[in-house]
Amino acid sequence: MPKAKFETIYKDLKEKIEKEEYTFQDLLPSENTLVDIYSCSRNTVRRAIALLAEAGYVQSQHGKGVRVIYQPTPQTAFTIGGIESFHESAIRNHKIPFTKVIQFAEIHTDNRIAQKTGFPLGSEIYYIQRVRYLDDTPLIFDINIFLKSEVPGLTEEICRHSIYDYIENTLHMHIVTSKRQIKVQKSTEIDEEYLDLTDYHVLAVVTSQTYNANGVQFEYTESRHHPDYFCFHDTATRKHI
Amino acid sequence: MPKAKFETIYKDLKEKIEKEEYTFQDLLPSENTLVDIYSCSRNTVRRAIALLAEAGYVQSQHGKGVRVIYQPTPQTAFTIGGIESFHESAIRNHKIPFTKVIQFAEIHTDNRIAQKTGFPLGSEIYYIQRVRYLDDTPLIFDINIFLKSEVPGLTEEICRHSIYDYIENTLHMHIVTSKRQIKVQKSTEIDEEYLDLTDYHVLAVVTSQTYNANGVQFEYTESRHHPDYFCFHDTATRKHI
DNA sequence: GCCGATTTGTCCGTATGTATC
DNA sequence: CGATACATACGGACAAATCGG
Repeated sequence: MPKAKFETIYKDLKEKIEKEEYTFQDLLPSENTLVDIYSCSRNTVRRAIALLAEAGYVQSQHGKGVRVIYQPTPQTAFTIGGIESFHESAIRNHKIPFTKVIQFAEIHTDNRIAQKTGFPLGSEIYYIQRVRYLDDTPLIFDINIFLKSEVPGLTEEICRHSIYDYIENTLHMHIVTSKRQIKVQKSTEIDEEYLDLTDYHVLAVVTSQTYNANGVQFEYTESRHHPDYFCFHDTATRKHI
Repeated sequence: MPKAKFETIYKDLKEKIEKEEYTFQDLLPSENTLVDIYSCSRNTVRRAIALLAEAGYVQSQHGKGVRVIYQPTPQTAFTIGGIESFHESAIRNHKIPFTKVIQFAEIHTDNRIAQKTGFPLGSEIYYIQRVRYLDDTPLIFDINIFLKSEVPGLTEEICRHSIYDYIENTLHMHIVTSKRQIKVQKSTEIDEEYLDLTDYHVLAVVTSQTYNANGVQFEYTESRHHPDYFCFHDTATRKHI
């Protein structure tokens, strides 16, 4: 729910672009015109435009205007991008998600896990393994490690549904920053057991470290994706600094 | 070269964080203190902080301060992220780049290419295939397609070095936005011929569509990465809109 | 639990610079 | 050249979160 004015304007313009009210290669109304439309200051309009640019919807051109560079994508594969839970992605892609919990353990970090996750040695953690299905096809083998001190009260039942939903709506913790890495790795026995990899023997592996609003890293996750259904997308802007 | 004040402040703070003058989990000086340090307005400080947050260096906390969440990474693999040319990445990773041009052709888009690239049917294009080496190891098979109208005068010689360098420093074109997609694909014969894939039969494929300052898509690129040396990283921030 | 100081978040109005047409 | 458009920067106001006394 946007309450800030600039978020409302962002959302409104974004919808207009998606509905092709402003279409590809059009110029948006000038900033001063938008000031009149939304009765706000130019700064506020500019914040909204900055968000649109970051999301790859528009591009500002000095002296000319703000050009729309959004083109509707042919919703095919299951795409990821941004910080999004599996459930959220599934809904956005119009698919039915299902989660099977393979392991749910409460343990302490040993040397290997501390190294890998960046959590202090000996921290209390939840160690979770899950298989994610979309329309009955196993897509992802997920390994989630949560700091128990930051995410208390996690249960196997919650893991069957959405952990992010629990974190945000029950614990009221704000997820802010996520650092991600994408690699290609050879499959392990456990990958082969749960994902139907056929003649592939590799996976796309997304590891992420997520920080909450207190700047504490509370999560380390390794998402091991079936190569056929892995599609990551993002929009980058060139910084001249 | 930063000339804008907020870019200078950004760069300065970034360097201080990288040199661990401000270290992980520290709070930066308050915005009002930074206003005094850099003798500028609070808005300007806040823009610099916004850039740092976007780059995953800091995270603001309402009522508390701005927390440093940067941790030095062990420069191991060849990492990509942001909009960066192969040459720039190589230098950042302290490696020696080498490029072999396999094909350099001036053709028109046919149906298949028009579909794939998003260029109009019949456009004049440069079609380029290159193999990228790092310290004598072939890492990437690159297919670049450039709109001739936007990138005139491209030669095989330029392709052996840096096309981006030519675009930005000779043509003075500004690269702004890039939309990327990462997938895993089975290798083709030509991949096997030029990359030493051993027992892998897949690659990490990064396709990107790049727009210049006029909002015109001038490039379509398919970078086919050897799985062992592929590492993509980024920092995402959760939007609550 | 309240209050006040500090800190970040949002928003406004204005001035000036610079690119495009 | 002037009009229009975006870019940068300043200063001020108030809101909201945090923390210490």
